[in-house]
Amino acid sequence: MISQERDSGNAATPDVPVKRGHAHPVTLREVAELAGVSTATVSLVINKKKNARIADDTRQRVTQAITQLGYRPNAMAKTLVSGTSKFIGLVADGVATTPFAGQIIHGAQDEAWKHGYALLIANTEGNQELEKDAIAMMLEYKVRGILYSTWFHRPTDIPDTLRESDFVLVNCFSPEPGTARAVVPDETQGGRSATEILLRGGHQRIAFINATTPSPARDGRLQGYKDALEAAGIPFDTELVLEAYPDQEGGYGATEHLLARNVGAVYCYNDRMAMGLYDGLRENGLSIPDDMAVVGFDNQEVIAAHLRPPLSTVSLPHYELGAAGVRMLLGLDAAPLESAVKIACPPVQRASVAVHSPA
Amino acid sequence: MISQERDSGNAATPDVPVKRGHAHPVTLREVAELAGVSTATVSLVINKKKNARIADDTRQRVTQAITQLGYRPNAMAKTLVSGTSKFIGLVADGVATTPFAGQIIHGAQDEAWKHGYALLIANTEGNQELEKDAIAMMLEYKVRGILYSTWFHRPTDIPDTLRESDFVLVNCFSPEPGTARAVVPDETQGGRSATEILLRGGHQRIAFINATTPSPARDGRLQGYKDALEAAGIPFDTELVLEAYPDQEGGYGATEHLLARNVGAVYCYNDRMAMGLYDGLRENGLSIPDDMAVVGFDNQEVIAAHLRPPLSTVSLPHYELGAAGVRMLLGLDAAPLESAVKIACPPVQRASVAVHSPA
DNA sequence: TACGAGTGATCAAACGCTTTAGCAGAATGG
DNA sequence: CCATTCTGCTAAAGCGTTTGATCACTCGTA
Repeated sequence: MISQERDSGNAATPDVPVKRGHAHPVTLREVAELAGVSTATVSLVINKKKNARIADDTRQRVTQAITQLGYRPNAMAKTLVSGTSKFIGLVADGVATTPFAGQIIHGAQDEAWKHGYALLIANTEGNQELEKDAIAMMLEYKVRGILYSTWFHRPTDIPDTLRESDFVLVNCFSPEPGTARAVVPDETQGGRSATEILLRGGHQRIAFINATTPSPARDGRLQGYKDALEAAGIPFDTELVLEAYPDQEGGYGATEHLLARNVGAVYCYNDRMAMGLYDGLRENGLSIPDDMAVVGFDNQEVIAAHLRPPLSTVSLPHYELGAAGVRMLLGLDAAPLESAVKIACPPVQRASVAVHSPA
Repeated sequence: MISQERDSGNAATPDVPVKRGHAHPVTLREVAELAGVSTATVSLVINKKKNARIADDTRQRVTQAITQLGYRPNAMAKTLVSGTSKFIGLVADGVATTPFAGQIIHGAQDEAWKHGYALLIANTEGNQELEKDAIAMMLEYKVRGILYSTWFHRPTDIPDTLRESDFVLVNCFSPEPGTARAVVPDETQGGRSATEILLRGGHQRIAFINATTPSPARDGRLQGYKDALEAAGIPFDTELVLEAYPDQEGGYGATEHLLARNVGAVYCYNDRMAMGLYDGLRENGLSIPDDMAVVGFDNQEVIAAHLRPPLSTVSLPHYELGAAGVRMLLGLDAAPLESAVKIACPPVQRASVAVHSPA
C-alpha cells in the first residue's frame, strides 16, 4: 500500500492527478468537499450553466479540485436524471459481417460522435429473437433513437418494439410507405451514372448484366440504365440486358452470352460480376478497355481499385447512409415520412473505360 | 386523459400491453401500485432473487402488472446502483473501415452478447484526440472493460486512460511485455500452415513473396515458412524469398522475379498480392495450379473465394480475436500478462494448389 | 402460554447527479 | 437610512433501482 503512494518516478510532480486504477471512483461530492463548496456548485461549474452566478475565485477552486482528483462524471447518473442518454442504437442484420457495409457503422459513428452521441451496436445476423432482445436492450438504456439497418438495400418489416423509440431505417425501407423514415442509396441515379460513364466513353451499344435476384437494386439499376440511354437518344434494346447471379462466377458465366451480343461496352450489376467478367474476357483474348469497356457497381475497394485494369464503377454510399441516418434521427436533416430519402451513388472513373477522344 | 384510456380500435382486446409510443415510461413504482405491492417486491420478482420469499399469488399479480403496463426496466438506474454497466467498450483504429477486420466487431459482439453485455464502439481512425475522448466516454459510462483493437496486427502504445479500466488488446500488443493482456493472430503457425499446403501439394521448391513493410506479420509469416521447410527437411534458400508491397500491384510486379526463380509454387504474404500475381502469371501464359501453385494469407473472402481458380489461403481469425478478447476481459479465458495469447490461423484449401497424387 | 422459527412483504437508504427555489449579504438607489 | 436589486451560493427534492434491516403474522413446539 505504502509503496503505491506515489507513482515510481513521479515524485517530482506531486500535483499530477493520482492514478487510481480501479479504486473507488471520485464523485461530485468529493470534489465539492475538496473545493469547499456544495455539490450544486460543482455541477454548475462543470456544466457551464449560462445563468449560474459563480465567483471566478470559486470556479478556480472547483476546476482545480476536479483535475486534482481526476474526477470523471458518472454518465449513468446524468442519464438517470435527464431521462435520455447520449446513445444512438444501431441494429444491423449483418453490417459487421459484410465487408464494405461496415461503412454504415463508420459513418453513423462519426456523425453521432460529432453531436456528442455514442454508438451502441448490435449485430442480429437476421435472427429475430436476437433482434428483439437487442432493441429491448437499447430501450432499457434509454437510447436517443435507433438506426435499423440492413446489409443490402431491401424492404423490411419493422419490429413492433422499434416503434417505442425514435428510429430511422438505413439501407432499407418499409413496404408500406409513410410509416417510417428511411434513407437508401439512389440506385436509379447510380445506374444512370454507371451507364453514362460508358456513354461518355463514346459507346452506343451497351450491355447490362443485371442480377437474377429481385431487389430494389436490380430494378433501380436497370431503370437508371434505361434513363441514361433515353437521355442519350439511344433506343433501349431488351436483347442487351442479360441476367446472372451477382457474383464473380455469375459474371464469368455471362461472358459468352455477352460476346454473342456484339457489344463494346458492358455495365455490370456489381463489381464482383465485373471481376468474374474480367476473367472471362481475358480467356477469350479480349482486352479491357479496348475490346470491351466495363463498369461495375458498388465500388468495393478491394476489388474495384485493384483489378487490372482498375474498374470504373459507382459508389454505394454506405458511409453517407450511416451519417445521414444519424442526422435524420437527430432531426438535423429533413426526414419525410412519405418516402425514403435517397443518397447519391457517385461514379468513380478508372481505367476500365477508355476516355473518348471524339474523332 | 379520458380519451387516452383505451387505444382506439383496441377496445376488444383490453389486456394487451398498451402501446405507449414515446410517452412517459412505465416505472417500477407504477407496476407496484397496479399490483398492490411495494417496489421492493416488484424488484425481487423481476430479478428472481433466489432467497426472496414471495407468495405465488403475489408473483402472479406482479408479472401480470408488468406485462399489462409494458414495463421496461431502466438500465441506467440499475447501473447507478450497481456501479458498473453491462457494456464492453470497443475502441478501434479502423476496424469498421477495413473490410474483413469488421469481423473483430462481429466476434466481440457475439461473445459479449452471450454473456449479457452490449458493445459500445468507437472508431478513432488513429486520431489520438478522438481516442482519448472515446475512452473517457466509455469510462463515464462505467463500461465493464475495454477492448483496444487495431485493424492490422502491430505493437501499440497504451493510452494512459485505458489503464483506468480493465482492458485487453486485440490484434495488437504492448511493446513492453508484461504490461497488458493481449490476443493476436498466430502468424508463425499461419505461415507454416500456408507453406504446408504447398508441401502437401508435392512441392519442394517454394517461393515466398513477403511484404516490404515491417510488421509482426512479416516476421511471423516468414518464420512459419522457414519452420515448415525445416520440418520437411528442405533447406531454406534466401533466393526464394522475394519482397513486394503487399497489395495487388505488388504481387503483379513480383511476377517476373518469381519466374526467374524457376519455382513451381509460391506462398504470398497476403491474398491481395496473390490476386495481383494471378494476373501476372496469366499474362505469362501460365496456368494455376498446374504451372504455378499459389497460396495466399488472410482469407479475404471477396478475393480468395472467388478468384479463378479459388485461392488456397490461411484465415486471419478476426472473429475469434474479438470473441477471445471479450472472454479474456470477462476472465473466462486465461489471460497471461507475460505475452499475447495467439489465436490459430486455420488453412483454407481451394483449387489454387493441386492435390498431390504421389506417383 | 409463550417463544423461536419461518413466511411474506415493506421501509428506507443509497447510487451520483441536476435543478429550482431561496437565503444571506453586498451593493445600489431614493 | 431603509428598501430594493444583485450576487454567490446552498438545501433538498428527485431520477428509477437495489438491498439489508425490519415488521407483522402464523405455526409448531416446549
